[in-house]
Amino acid sequence: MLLTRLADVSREVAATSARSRKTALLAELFREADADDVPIVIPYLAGRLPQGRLGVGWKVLGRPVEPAAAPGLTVREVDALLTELATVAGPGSQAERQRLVAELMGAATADEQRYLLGLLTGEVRQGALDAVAVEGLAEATGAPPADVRRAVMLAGALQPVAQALLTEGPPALERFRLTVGRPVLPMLAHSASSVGEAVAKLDGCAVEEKLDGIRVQVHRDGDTVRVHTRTLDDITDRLPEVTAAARELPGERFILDGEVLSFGPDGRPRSFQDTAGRVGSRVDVATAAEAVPVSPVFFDALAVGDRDLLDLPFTERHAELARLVPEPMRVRRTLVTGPKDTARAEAFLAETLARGHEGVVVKALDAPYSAGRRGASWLKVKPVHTLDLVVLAAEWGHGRRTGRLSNLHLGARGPDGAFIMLGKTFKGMTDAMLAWQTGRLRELAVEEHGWGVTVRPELVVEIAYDGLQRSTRYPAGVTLRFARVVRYREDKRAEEADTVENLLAAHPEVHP
DNA sequence: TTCCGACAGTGGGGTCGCAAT
DNA sequence: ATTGCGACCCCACTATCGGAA
Repeated sequence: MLLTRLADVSREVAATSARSRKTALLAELFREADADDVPIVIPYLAGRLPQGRLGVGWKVLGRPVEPAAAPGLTVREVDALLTELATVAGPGSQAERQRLVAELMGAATADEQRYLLGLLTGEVRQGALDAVAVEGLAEATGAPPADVRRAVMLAGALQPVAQALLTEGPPALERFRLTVGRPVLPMLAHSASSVGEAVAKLDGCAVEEKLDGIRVQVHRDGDTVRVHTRTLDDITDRLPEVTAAARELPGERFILDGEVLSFGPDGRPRSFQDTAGRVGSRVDVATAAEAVPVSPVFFDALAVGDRDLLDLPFTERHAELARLVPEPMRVRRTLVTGPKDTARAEAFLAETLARGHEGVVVKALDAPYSAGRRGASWLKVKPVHTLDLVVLAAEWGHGRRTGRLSNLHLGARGPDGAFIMLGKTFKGMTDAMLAWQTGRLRELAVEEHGWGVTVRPELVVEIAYDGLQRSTRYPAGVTLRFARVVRYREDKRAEEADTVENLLAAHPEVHP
């Protein structure tokens, strides 16, 4: 199959807003693909590369290459070149990557170059990724969409399911069952603004600690233990403590879901930054483990022995978990029967925060494990802080925000009245706010740059954030975690904005 | 007809590892 | 030794479509 065909379809998919039409376009192409092209075409149309990330970013891709006059590249040729690109390493590799990218781009037409650029940067912007590809696959093969979706969750990836379906038809879906040793996409949680709201929605729930670490799925089959992240990367080798802990448990075969984090000598959790740094260390794991030891804390069981627990209610899965995993290696929890029990749930949240944790997750007791979904039956509740900050600059947006000033640079008042930048945010704005702030910030602009504008520090904006963290990037030595816009405060003057001093006082546990 | 669940998009900061300087 | 880049952790929020109620 020719690359130009994919580029055309991608453009058409991007041009239509109807999801049903996107699905139909993908389905049509899936039907056309040869068996040999399927392993390439499927991920491409879902906006990803079969090789994963290739170590090329904007630095390499930014250099313009004269496009070919006529399309001729096949998807298999592209794939072969990208496979080569993925294996380049060692001294001189950057130049070699540059050369390979130039070779590829030089063989592509302008349209194909645009499409390749999207694939290589992971920004195809066609309004269709895995979920729409799954629908398209179902439509192309006549398999029930729900069955295809489930198979993808259990396989942890679209590609093997697509391959089996397109070559063997719907009966092939039978093969994709929960298997110890093969990671499945984890269930995710929605947010709720308060424990009361969460408890009212679920009616009969467990309230569990939300630990601020790295999500892990641990598979044990006899002596073999594998540890996977939320995106199913294998991090077993970085976490010897987790392997050891899994081997200690009184079960030969299981799949557990949990969080890995580090506790300090005082028994309190270390900051997310410390835990993440440890988990990210690959080279000298022994030294890293000595400085920052980690522990797994589990909250769900997906399989025990030969039993697949996914469709059981949480109550029953938890009973299995409790049989297998002793108390300190399980998250703390309390049971709540309904809205009248809210006070107890709130008390549990307060205790959890006092112990230094992030918040709680409220989980419906009757809900199955919805692998790969952001199920409505798990609701996380975290305390939210707010500040009134001053907009110092704004950056031009991309994609659907092109032409709008989007990413705001935020400052607090310093001791001498000057404004000190604390970070940026692009989150929380409606389209109306984007339009309004673009006009208002242009009025306040003192300097235009390629990336955006710097403005007179006059506009006050209320910002919500989850906490402070250390920063080497910003002058106060701290930055806001997950900052988002709540509303503009035109009733406030910049001189009334919050100060760095007050911010630091509000988070005494963070040392800049 | 209205409501709501699921998706895609828009990027944020930190940290690590690697290659280049 | 230091710097720049890319990958991959953590993540919030809005707009939109289309099926459910």
